[in-house]
Amino acid sequence: MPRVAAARREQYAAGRRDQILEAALRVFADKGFAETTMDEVAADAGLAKGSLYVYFPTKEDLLRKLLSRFTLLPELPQLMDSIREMPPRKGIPKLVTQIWRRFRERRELARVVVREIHSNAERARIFNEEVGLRAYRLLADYLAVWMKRGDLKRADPIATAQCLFGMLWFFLLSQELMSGKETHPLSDQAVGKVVSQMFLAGAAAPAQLSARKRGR
Amino acid sequence: MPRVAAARREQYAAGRRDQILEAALRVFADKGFAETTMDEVAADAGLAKGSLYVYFPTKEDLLRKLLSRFTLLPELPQLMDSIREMPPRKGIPKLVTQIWRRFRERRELARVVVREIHSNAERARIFNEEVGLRAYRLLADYLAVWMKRGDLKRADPIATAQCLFGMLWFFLLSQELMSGKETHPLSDQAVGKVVSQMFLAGAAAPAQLSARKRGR
Amino acid sequence: MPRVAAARREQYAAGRRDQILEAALRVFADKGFAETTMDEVAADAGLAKGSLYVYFPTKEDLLRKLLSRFTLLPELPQLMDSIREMPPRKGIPKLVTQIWRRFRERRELARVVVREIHSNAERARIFNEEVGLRAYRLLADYLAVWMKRGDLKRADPIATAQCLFGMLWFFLLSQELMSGKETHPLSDQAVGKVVSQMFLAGAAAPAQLSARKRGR
Amino acid sequence: MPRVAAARREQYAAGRRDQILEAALRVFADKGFAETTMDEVAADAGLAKGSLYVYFPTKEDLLRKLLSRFTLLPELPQLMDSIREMPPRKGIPKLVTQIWRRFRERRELARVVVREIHSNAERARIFNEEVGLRAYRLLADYLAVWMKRGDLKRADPIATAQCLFGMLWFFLLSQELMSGKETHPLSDQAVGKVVSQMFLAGAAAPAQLSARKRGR
DNA sequence: AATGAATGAGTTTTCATTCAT
DNA sequence: GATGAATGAAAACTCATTCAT
Repeated sequence: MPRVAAARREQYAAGRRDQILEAALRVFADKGFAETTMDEVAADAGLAKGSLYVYFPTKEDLLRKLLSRFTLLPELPQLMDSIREMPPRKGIPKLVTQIWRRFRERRELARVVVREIHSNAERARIFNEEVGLRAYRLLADYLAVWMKRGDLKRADPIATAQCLFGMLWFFLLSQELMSGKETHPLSDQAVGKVVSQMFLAGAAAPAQLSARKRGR
Repeated sequence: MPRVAAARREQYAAGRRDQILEAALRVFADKGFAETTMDEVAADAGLAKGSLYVYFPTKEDLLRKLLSRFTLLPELPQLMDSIREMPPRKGIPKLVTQIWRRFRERRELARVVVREIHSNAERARIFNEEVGLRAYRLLADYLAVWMKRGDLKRADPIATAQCLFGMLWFFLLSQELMSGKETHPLSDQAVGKVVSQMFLAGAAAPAQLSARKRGR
Repeated sequence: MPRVAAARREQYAAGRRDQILEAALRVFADKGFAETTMDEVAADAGLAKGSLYVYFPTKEDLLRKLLSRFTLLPELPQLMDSIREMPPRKGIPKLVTQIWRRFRERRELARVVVREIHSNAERARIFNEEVGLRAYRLLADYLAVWMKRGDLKRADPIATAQCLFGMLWFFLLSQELMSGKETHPLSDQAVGKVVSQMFLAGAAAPAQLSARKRGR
Repeated sequence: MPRVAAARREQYAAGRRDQILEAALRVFADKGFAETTMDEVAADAGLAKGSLYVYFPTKEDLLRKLLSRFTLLPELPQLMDSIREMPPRKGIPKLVTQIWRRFRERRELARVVVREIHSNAERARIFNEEVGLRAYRLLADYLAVWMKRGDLKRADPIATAQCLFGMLWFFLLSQELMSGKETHPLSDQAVGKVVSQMFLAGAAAPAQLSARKRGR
């Protein structure tokens, strides 16, 4: 077999896989995994039902691939790089704003994640390790640096990072996925501000505060 | 029909309902609602499948009753009463410790809630209004009081409350429901401390800080 | 649970199982296992498709149970007992006649057996051990006795038994299952006679022949 | 079109057809016709699935061609010729040995034949007439000659022939296709001997026996 | 009230066949 | 001719719900 043809074929197959995964994301987000039939996925993807099975051996496999392919924050590494040299007082608000924007854009995926991850212990474990832990570590590395430099209180950096993600995740759940917008709407600015303030003032070293005070 | 007999019968029926709901909670937490069969619920409850239908007309109804019967924080009102007169510096750590203990005790219910709430937009809305909003308001009332008294920064009290719940909820998810205990274990004290500190320092009015400083 | 009720229920279930197995035998014999749908089995049994799955977990299991439940010669042990004391010259013709009658009565089962046994190595092994070998041994025991007594030539009794079954099985295949009746019909008497003669004269000890001769 | 090119093309196509038929024989023998997919045939043949359909319009057609192309005993006519002039006492053991060798060599085909022939009444009829009956007649002709010459008992020559094929066929089934080799193994010599003896002594004219006796 | 056998609509999965390249 | 992606009809299997006992 000529290598070129094989490569082209693989490229084509990858496109198909994406097409199916995107359709699956839409319909799973809408109705939930168990409540969605393969017919519906196929219809949304514009393919015949049988074609799904050419690319994914089972429905469960389709979900698994979906959860591992679409990451909630694929650009987190770059984001962290871009604020690496900023002190938290400037970096955290920027980070919070960016993460919040991405979370909102991907609320459909978030809906699938929040639902499916907890229906199966194995799925939850994989997600925690492959997605969660990585994100915590990226942020924790940044925090650890600024803890050393004295801009942040010394504390468990992973746990501190989880506080930040926790607040943002919770606002995503309540505002975007649970009709919180109707009962207590918050603008993007408001979310960014409340989270940044809560995190920053909390993590800021008292030394700095007094320093500023003294500086008056 | 003698009233006594009717009352006894109702008591008996209530017992049966509980028996079934508890079984449902166990198996739904383990495998998820859609992946669990009524046979499994019946087996766990020690009843015949048909008996479930004597007490709950449909499987969906069983879930609904489950979600409304078992509340994640039924004792929140009393909890708030007990700290009403404590300033945040003392009240918040106590509150955090208590909520965290309840969350952990009810992680099975949490697993069901987190999953099922998002599989249906209507359910999510109802949950947000009947459970979420009530909890936020209870805490927000407390926060508003102490904002007025100058112990806390003035800010949206609902959003501020959501920050606290957000952190606790996220630690519940990651530590208890997603094998976070294996990848980055945190003791109950550690969770309580990191959340209280983050919240308190973040929400504390600068005035108080300076006041305390001045007072020295 | 009262033991009586459980026993009665088991009896009832056994009846259902038989009902389904008999239907399966009919339709499998007619169209072959792979070509038959569970709908057809259900229709023939007068039950709903789902009911089949109450009693047999898979289609393959239904076939397996069918092959091991319906034996081609369940009465072979009694048959062998009934001729135990007859010398082969009298016993073999009787045996041949009886086996042939049973074979013909059960040609539907034979058709299923002959088809399905060879489509799967595991099935074939099980059948050989559970059905074939047992039958060979029963006949071989009888033959071994009369070999010792000098009425039959000394030879491998199992192989000798297989010769007898081989001839009868082949006549069953060709006469009953392959329209041999149209191309070269043989009466039951003719089959019995040719097989008995072939077997007897072949297995008869030369000593006996000469003895008979001498006796003239 | 030049005749040469057409001939070359046909030769090429014939090669392809063989390639596919041989692959089909292997996989059908292994898993049975219905349980085998065209993908598996293609993979075994080293071709793409679509290519099979260039040469065989349907899967069923592939089976038909397979059954008619590969005969179990294509060399039976020559074999009969070679023993024509031998008396049964010499000819039958030679014939038995030769048939047994061929049967064993083609046990894969036998496995397919034995299974597929019985899954359809029409197929069974055709096979009986085109393969079975021809074989019986070839042997029966030989037997009839030696019956006339007094070396064999007078009897239905077709039925007598079927006895011989029956025994050999049955040993093929049990030894080669049903793991009989594990439960009661027989050497080629043993099979040849037991079948020849059974047939010969059984078919030998008593007159000859007494003649031989007398002759001593 | 309690049971569990029976049901059948609904779902996943398979795979022979087609056809554009 | 050769390919293999796409198809969709058909089949196995599931399970919430019903109902006679």
